[in-house]
Amino acid sequence: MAHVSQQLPCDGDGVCMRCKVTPMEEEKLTCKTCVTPWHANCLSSPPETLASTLQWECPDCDSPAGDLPVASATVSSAVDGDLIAAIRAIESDSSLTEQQKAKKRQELMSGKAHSSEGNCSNEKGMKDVLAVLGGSLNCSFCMQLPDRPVTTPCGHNFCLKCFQKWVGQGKHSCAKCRCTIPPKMASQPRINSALVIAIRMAKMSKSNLSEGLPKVYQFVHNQDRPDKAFTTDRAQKSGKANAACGKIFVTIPPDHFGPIPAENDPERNQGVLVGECWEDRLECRQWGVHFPHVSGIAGQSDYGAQSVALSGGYLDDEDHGEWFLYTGSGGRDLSGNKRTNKDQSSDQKFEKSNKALLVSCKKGYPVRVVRSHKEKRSSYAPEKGVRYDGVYRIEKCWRKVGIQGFKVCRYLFVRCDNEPAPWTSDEHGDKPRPLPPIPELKKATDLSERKESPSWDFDEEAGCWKWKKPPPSSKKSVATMDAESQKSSKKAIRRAQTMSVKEKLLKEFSCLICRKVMTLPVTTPCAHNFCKSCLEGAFAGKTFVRERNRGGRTLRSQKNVMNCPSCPTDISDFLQNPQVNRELMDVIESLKSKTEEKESSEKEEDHDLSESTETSKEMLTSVDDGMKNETSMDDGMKNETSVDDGMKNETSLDDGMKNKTSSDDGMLDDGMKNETSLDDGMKNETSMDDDMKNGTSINDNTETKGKPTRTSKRKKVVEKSDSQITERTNEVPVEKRRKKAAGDGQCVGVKTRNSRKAHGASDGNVSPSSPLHVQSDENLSQ
DNA sequence: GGGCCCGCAGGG
DNA sequence: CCCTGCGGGCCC
Repeated sequence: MAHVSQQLPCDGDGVCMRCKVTPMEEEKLTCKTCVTPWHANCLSSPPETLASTLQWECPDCDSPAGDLPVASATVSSAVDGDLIAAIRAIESDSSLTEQQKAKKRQELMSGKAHSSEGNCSNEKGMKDVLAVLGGSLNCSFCMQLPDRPVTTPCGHNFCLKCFQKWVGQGKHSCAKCRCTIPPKMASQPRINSALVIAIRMAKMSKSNLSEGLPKVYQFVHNQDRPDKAFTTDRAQKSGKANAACGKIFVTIPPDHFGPIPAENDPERNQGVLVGECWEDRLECRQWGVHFPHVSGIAGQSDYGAQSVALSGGYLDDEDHGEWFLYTGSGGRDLSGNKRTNKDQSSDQKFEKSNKALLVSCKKGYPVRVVRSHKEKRSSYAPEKGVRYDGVYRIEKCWRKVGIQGFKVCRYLFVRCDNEPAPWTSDEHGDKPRPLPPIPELKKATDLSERKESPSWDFDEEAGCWKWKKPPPSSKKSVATMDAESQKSSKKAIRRAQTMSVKEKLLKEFSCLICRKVMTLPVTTPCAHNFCKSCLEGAFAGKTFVRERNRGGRTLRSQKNVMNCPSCPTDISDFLQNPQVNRELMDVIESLKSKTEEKESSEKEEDHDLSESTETSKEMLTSVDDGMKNETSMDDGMKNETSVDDGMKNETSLDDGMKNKTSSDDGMLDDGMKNETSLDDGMKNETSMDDDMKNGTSINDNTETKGKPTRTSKRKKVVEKSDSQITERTNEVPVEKRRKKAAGDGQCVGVKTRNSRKAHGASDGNVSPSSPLHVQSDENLSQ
């Protein structure tokens, strides 16, 4: 794409990219929006007055569609402009090591530069963190700490929304350095979750010093989970494909509404926290978050729906994080022994599960939401597994003609949880927000909204969401465990949880290759963080292109595919010139040094980490708190505190904190600030894609030969021993199971109790070579 | 990556 | 009892 205007800013070294000279300070103009310096003499229409200089917007930002959220603080932009120059000076000082540079940058940021921004606390360490965060990490568009941070391959961090808006205006270069943004990153930006946590930690250290457990610790990883056992021999043969459910670890009935509180979590006493992840739906089920195994909706038509899963099963779904549009179930032809089928072939109606959702809408019940990695079109979906994202309310239900041409039930879900969503760097939960505009409502039929006051609502006084009316009384009983299995699952869980919180924290900032805290972190376009050296090492010796010769003839060289060490994305382009995410690096350095400080002072006092004192005001106190919480599970008192602390957190934040947050809450933005234009733009784009896809695949008619008969069968329950349960937790060998599995493999063909017509035959050709599939440990780096 | 199977759990 | 279902493993 040729630049029509030939207007170019200064590059990273301050050299004008147009005339190639380094302009004097007074010849430089800093864009109020993207903070990029420009050479005034090379502008086709430079500002005429001094006042307009202060408010100057560069040609890139000053586009007709330019409705970027612009910070009101132009002064601080100017300050940052100087800062950037100073930082560049440090960067270009070759006499310094990277560590020294980081330190210098920190000093710079915590020094005079920010004294104009009101008085932060005088406590030195904290100031460092904040200065680093507030200074270098700010999103260049809105000048705030990035909410839902995304990272460009050139190592610059922005809010997802600001980034999308920028891209939506047709910009394909980084707003900070003008490096090209790869198309995939532009169309499918991914949240940089390490940064989410970094920002939250730093905010926590500022506003929440003496309060309890920061929410940051709620990120529990898969490997912390105990494994489940299979209940049937058949299930064992095919791994989890046909597994029976494992134990339910929480003591809620299957028709429990709302979050799962600590009192129903006898194992950990912390309840299910937002951001918890599981390997798959079965595991998610074990923690009571979403019970159905396959179905996306958990609910009863005359009672309400308790939870939904967003897994990309329906094309009409639209995910905006704090709100989303969900599609009902049904209208599909599941004959032929299918469990799912992407093709819609009849209209959906408000019955069964769809009606259950309708009830939850009318009553204003909280509905738990899990997102699955299978939802590929959403920026908010987890990368792998299933994640609990908190509770939402269904504000409206209607029907519309779906993408596939048949009527679908539609639901507007809006988040209403007391804990922050996993993708936001906000450290507090939701506030009531205005409903987003839904263009498709114009064509909606059967619209229903809530008439009565909602059962689950925001309590202004308490500053949190709570039951305003008693939750519907359960019609079901709690799954109970016998004493023996309770004991064993407890054991398994405890073992899984002995990882200290500090380890967990470090893990958040750890390189996905060396597993140590990153040095020189780089962020791939697919949002994975590595040490620069590790990443480069992983591809050492590989060339970007493959030369091909055949019989003396030189063929066209081929590009080598280089997959991200953490996911299948081809990152060969990124690897050509991976840029250190300096902003993230600064944060890590800062957190690290504080951890070390704290540690050494701790050693002098007391070695027992579980006996932390509550007095220290440093953020590392909270590390200890967390650790206590996690490791001393069997103390009598333990963590009723965690809930209280959580609450305290919320309220104190509300009190203490700023008005900024209320004005830039996601949805307010959508509703008030024309953010919709972008959203709609994006929406249209994707739905157009869908239309196109649809056009080519819709008549993929599946033959519906005979009526499929699926006779239900008695299940065979096999007692599983405890050893079997523990076996899979980690390093334990698996040879025993192989044997058993192999034995089962033989009778596969015989076992067809279903009178499935077309499929009996295929059962026979199960390959004898592979009857045993042994579950691999999820956690080894792939 | 797509298609095909099919155990299982829950609703009605 | 029958039907449904935003899974998961395997084969190609």
